[in-house]
This record gives sequence, structure tokens and C-alpha cells, in this order.
Amino acid sequence: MKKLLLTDGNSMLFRAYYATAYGQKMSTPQGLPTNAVFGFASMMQKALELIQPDSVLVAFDAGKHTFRHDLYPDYKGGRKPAPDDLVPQFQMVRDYLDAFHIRWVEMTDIEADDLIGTMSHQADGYDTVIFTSDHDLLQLIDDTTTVMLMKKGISEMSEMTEQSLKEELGITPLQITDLKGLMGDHSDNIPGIPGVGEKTALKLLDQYGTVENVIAHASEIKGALGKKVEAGKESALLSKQLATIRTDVPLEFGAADCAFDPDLESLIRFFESLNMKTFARRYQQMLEEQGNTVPASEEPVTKPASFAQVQQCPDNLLQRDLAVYLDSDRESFNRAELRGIAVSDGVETVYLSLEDAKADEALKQALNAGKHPVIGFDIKRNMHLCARYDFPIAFTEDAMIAANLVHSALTSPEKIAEAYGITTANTYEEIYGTPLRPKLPDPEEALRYACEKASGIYGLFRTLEPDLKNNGLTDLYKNMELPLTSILYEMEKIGIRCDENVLQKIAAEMKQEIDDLQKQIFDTVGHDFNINSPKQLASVLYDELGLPSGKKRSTGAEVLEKLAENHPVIPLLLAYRKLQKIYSTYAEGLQKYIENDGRIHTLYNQCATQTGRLSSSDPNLQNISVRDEQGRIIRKAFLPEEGHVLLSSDYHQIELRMLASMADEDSMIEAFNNDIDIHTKTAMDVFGVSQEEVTKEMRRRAKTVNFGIVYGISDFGLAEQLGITRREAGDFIETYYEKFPKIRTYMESLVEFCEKNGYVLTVCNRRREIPEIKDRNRMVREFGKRAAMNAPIQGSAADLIKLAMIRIDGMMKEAGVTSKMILQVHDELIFDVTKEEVETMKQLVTEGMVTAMKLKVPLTVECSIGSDWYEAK
DNA sequence: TTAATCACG
DNA sequence: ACGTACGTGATTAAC
Repeated sequence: MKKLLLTDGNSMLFRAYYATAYGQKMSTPQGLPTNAVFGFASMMQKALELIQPDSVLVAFDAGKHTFRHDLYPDYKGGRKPAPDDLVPQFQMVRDYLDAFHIRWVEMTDIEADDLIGTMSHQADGYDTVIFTSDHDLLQLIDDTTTVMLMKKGISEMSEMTEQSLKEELGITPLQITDLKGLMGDHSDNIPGIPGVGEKTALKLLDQYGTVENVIAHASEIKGALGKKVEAGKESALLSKQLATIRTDVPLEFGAADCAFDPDLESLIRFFESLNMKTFARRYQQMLEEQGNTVPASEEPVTKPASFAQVQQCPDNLLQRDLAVYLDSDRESFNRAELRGIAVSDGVETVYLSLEDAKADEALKQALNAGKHPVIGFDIKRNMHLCARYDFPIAFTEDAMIAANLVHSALTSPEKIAEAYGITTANTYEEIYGTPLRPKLPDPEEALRYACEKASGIYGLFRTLEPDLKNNGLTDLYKNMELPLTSILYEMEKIGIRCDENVLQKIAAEMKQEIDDLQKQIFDTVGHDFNINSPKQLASVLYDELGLPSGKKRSTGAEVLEKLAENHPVIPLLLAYRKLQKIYSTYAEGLQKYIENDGRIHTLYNQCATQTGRLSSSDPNLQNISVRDEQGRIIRKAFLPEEGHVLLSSDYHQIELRMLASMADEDSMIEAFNNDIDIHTKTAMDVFGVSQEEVTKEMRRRAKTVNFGIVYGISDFGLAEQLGITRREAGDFIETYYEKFPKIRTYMESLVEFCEKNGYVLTVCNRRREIPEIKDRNRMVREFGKRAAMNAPIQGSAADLIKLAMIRIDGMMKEAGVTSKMILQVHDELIFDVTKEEVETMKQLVTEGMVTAMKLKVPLTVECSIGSDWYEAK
């Protein structure tokens, strides 16, 4: 059967707009914004590839007064007008469809939904697929009609059929109108029955089937709900009518008239006129692959002539700012092989084999003269490669870090490439295969890839430079992140000594215990099963043992702890889980990372977080067990160099201190100034008792509240954490805010600032963008608020320790010590220290950390020394 | 590849 | 009416 693709142009355009609103600013040569058209075109292309339709129709809303407004004048009331920079794109997107030869339709005072409804109704002989994010359209589902529901952008989609609808909501497509009738629709301002939400509506439908039948049986419904239904009858019937999509609009054409016959040439011209080079290039390539002989466009987008392999770098390049791409495999930094190097000045790009590059003295000189910027992408990795292959390059800029500072959401090379539309003709995998299925690369493709990368890095950095400057990020970039890169490079290179034998011994003992526990669990339950499988475990707990479950049948530790009393197997399971985790991740898992030098070289990622913290991976050395003794012994495997000791120094309550200082909360500052235990102080205030009267439990609760504040507290979250009611938690929070009023006003100011600007800042002006704060979904918005409260605190603490690292690094160089900084764990620094330098280092490190930043509260650190990481704590 | 779980700050 | 604490990375099972 033929396939028909239907989609709602307005809704898709809006979605595209908001999905791209925070990305790179795109515009036509005349300066008109094009981001929404870009997003729209990406979505459309993905839809076309996915569906492979024979016919396509895009429907647009037109006119302000539809038949629904006759029924209900407030229909779609309260909507904000389209943003200014979206308005010109309404026409542009129609031009795009015209250029592509995709049929679109709009009819005065008819909504897109009704056009789609009618077309899908009429399209006999077609399998219809409706692309939408609008749940209303689910009512159109039938044997030959499916709905592809977009979640975020187009990346997440679910294909909805009669069956999946039944599974997810327990209703038929036609009942969607009843659902909306009962619960209403906030976005269209459809009232429904006030006080009835999705859950209640589904329950009613399950029982009565339709709105009409619910109303007919209103008298049977007990309690408040019955009253609500009684009062909301008419509204429900009206709402159902409003939600019902028409299938009888007088359309003058059919599916066959919408045959999809793309005109790539005119589409390419369209993209070129809008300055959308990536798309133009992509379709150009598609066209060429189809074997169509087309005259080359006036300005060829790919410039094969400028991508050349040379034996010596041309002189003119040596006089300019250069971007460098190191051609290597994707192994970890201490294993990767360096094959060659591509350098680009943004116009011309050349590739040199490693051998040629090493022989090119002029090039080496240019890359180390410090005369012109040398731009890289992830220069820390590049520094490792350069050092191992004895090919020095003095990088001065890192486009990856710059991109992450400008857009905090860009936490990986892939995201950066996507956000900035950086593409290569082939993906790396297409050329080199995967680690499992390596491929002999085609030399020309490999050359082109490396050159495209170098040229892409150059362009990326040039676009980012003004953004760094305009957002006041230059100082952070130049004086914090770049110096830190070099320090992290050294730390990665040195690594930390790790004794495989210790791990093996722990692993062996643990294995014993795990096997015992496993046996006991099987005996208790009565049969064998895979305890590591949450699915099987849930089935055992909730089906076989009949334990009471919440809605989710979770097998997480928190839930199991609550069930501990109900069955003797629960404590066994918890113990098993704990050991299994420590065994597989640490005792066994870490061994794989010990290199031939007997050391583990973790990777510090400088732009993996949205808050400015570092992250550690391969392996993650920032989450080595410490909280319980069973796991803590893993730390006995981490050792200093022979004859040295480990020095660990950590900040005391850094985030709370940072908060007190930033919020300028006097009584909290005073407490820190007088070195009073902050959790006890909080307990005194919240519970209204004297210091002597604070019990352990009170202090524990106060501590939890303090943590909660830093996380962007909610009464629900606190209640969950403390095992108290929501009300009690709410009272705690209220009392807390009364005692620390500036904390409240500070938090409120953060949320307000974020709502206005879409981002928040740390003390060092690090930005975190939080688009969620403007989301139309309340839950997402609430998350945005919490993030807005947390990011400045967590981020400023991250700024602080980064400054401390830079300072300490400087002090160590100045003092000429041989000790080394080797690990960072967010509020803690670990050093490998020679015995003679212990006192010097203790003092130096403490001073460096304490004076790294001037706050309104003192900074305190705790130092400890040990012959392994277990002792140094 | 994704979800669930759990280790850390 | 809704379902929530913030920020990470590794392992496992099961698709």
C-alpha cells in the first residue's frame, strides 16, 4: 500500500523554533533569523527518511475564528503571540516546502488538525502516518492510520497504534475526545471538568466509556468527584466537542494530488539563498549520489582543491592563525595512535603525514612560536598525543572548551558538532569502521575527513570568540579553564599507583561472600534466578512473595529498605547488591585500567558537566567507595610512589559556605565566622532549641534540610528524604526561611533572574543555560527552578577549587617541590608527596585552598596523610 | 542502545 | 492535577 505523510506545519514550526532557540544564531544574508526553518527542515528530512512516503501534505492553521470559537469564544484564549524572530519564518517555511515540491494547505478559519483529519479520512488506499506532537490527533488512529508522536524535537518518537494507545492509556482512539472532554486541554484553553486531571479522567472512562455516559451516571459517583462532575457536565460536553477533529472539511484534492516528487535542485537553491550551507551541501551530495548530472553550483561548497596532502606546509599558512586536527584513532589518550596532522587557516587546509610533519621544521616552528593562535579541539588529548609522538605543539586555544563555556548544555564533542552544524562528508565510522569491525580506510576519504575537521575547528572557534567576549567569558576561558587544562594534562599523565594484588585479594574475598549470599537468597525464595536483573527480581518480590508495591514495582535500595521488615530476603538482597556493585565496578572493574606502569590514568573531562565541575572517566576515580567500610577498603589499593605518602585535603562544607556568602545571610555567615557546626546551628534555629538540646536526630534532620536547600528544595523531596509528611517538611522549610531570610530572597532572585534571562551565573561568571525554566510543562519548569538554585552554588564551588588548583600548581612550581597533584574529587585534592615535603606541602596546599577566593566566610580545609588512599582520609 | 541501579560530591 | 530533591559515570540485563 502507498504511504501518506501528514503533518501540522504550525506546530512543527513552533517546536523547531524552541528546539533551536538556544543554539547557534542563524540568519539569512539579509539578517533574517532562520533557526526555526532549519529545525523544521531537519525534522522534515528525518520524517521523510523514516516514513519514505509516496505522498506528503503539510497543513497550516489559518484565520483566527474557527467553528470552535463559535462554540466557545475563549477557545485557545490566553495564547501569547508568536515571538518576533519567528514571524518572518512563517513565510520562509512555506517557501521551503514550495522549493522542495511538498504540497501544503491552509484554509481560512480551518485548523490544521481538521485538514489532517479530513485528509486521513479520505485517503483510501493509503497507509497514513501523522507526524505530530499533539495528543489530540491520536483520535484519528485506525487500521490504516498511525500517529508518530514526537517527544523532544524529533529524536524521541513513539509510534502510536490502536494497540499501543490501549496499552498506554487504556482507551480507544475515539475516546481521546472523551478524555479531553473530562480533563480539558491547557494549551488550547479547553476547560474540561475543573478539578479533573488525566488520572481521574482515565478512571472515569475506564468505568463509563464516554463523557455522555459519565454524566448519565453522575449521581452514582461518590464524594467530591461526583459534585465536580455534576457541576462540570456542560463544560465536559462542550470540551468534547471542541476536542473532536473534523473529517468533513471541503478539501478539493486527494492524497494522490500530494504525490511526493522532490525537486532537489530548487531546494538547494533555496538553502543557498538562506545561507544554510550544511543543508545545501547535504542535498547536493544526495543529488550527486542519485547520479543526476547537474551543473555545479556557482560557488561549490566543498573545495577539494583546498584539501590537499602535502609534504611540507605551504609558507602562506605559516603566517596565520591556525587550527590543528590531529589524525588519530579513537583509543584512550595514552594508547591512541597519531597518524598525521591537518592544519587550516580557515581558507586553505593541508594534511601532512606524521613523518612529513616531523620533518617540517618551519611548521614545527610556527606551531610553537606563540606568534599566532594555535587552535585545537580538546587540546588536552592533543597534548598527550603530541608528547608521546614527540611532536610538540603549543596550543593556545581550545574550541571545545570555548563552546562549552558559551553553551553549558554542549557537554560532548557530538553535541557541539550538532549544535554548530559541523559535518563531515563521511562519519569516522564510515571510514575507519568500529573497534569491533575495523576497516581499511580509503586514503582520500581519510584525508578529506581530517581536513574537514581542521577547517571545522577553525570556523567553530572564530564563531565562538565573539560569544566568549560578549558574555564576559574571556577571563574564565583564558585565566581559569586554559591554565587548568595543562594541570589536568599533567595529572592524567602521572596517574595514580594502584596495586592489582590488593584488588584481586579484595575481589576474591568478596566473591566468596557474594556466592554465599546468593545461595541464601535462592534458599529463602525457593528457586534460582538472576538477582542482577531488576525485572526478574521484581517478579520474585512482588508476584511470588506478594510484597506490597507502589505504582512502579521498583527494586531500588530505597524502596527495599522500606520493605525490610516484610520479608527476611530483603536484607540479604541489599547486602548482595552492595557487594556485587563494589565487586564488579571496583574490585574487578578497576583492574582493567591498571597500565603497564602499574598506574591508573583517569581522564578528566573539562566540559562534561553543566555546572562547571570536572568529571572523571575511564575509570571514574571520583566515585571510589568511601561511605561504608566494605567499599572503603578499595582505597587500600591506591598508593603513593615508593617511599612517598598521599596527602588529601578537602574543603569543609564548601557549598554551604558558598551559599552563605553569595546570599549574604548574616546569621549563617556569623556561624561560619565563629566556626560553629552549621548543622547544629541550623537545628537550633529550625527546632528552636539551645545548643545543648540539639539531639543527634535533630542535627541529622537539619543536615538533610541544608542539603535540600542546596539542591533547590521541595517539600516533597525533603519529606521523602526524612520519611516525614509533606506538611511537616513544608513547615521545616518555612521555619528555615524565616530564620535565614536572605537565603529565601537569594533563591527567589536566582529563579527570577533565570526566568528573565534563561541562564544563571556563578561567582566567576560561568553560565548555565536553563531553557527548561520556560518550558510549557510545569514539571519541567519546576526542574528548571531547582537547577537555577543549585547551579550557582555547585558551579561557584567548582570555580573555587579550580582556582585553588591553579594557585597550588603555581606555588608548587615556585617552591620547586617534587610532589605532585594527582587527583581532584570536587571538594578534595590528592597529592603524591615525598616524605621530606610533607610539612611544606601541607602548609602550601592549605594556604592555596583557603586563599583561592575571598568570600564573606572563612574557608577551612582538612588535611590528612596516609600510606594509601584508605589511610589518607 | 536504553533503563535501572548505585558509587561519589 | 501533577510527580519532584542537584551534579556525574560504570555495570548489568534485555531490547
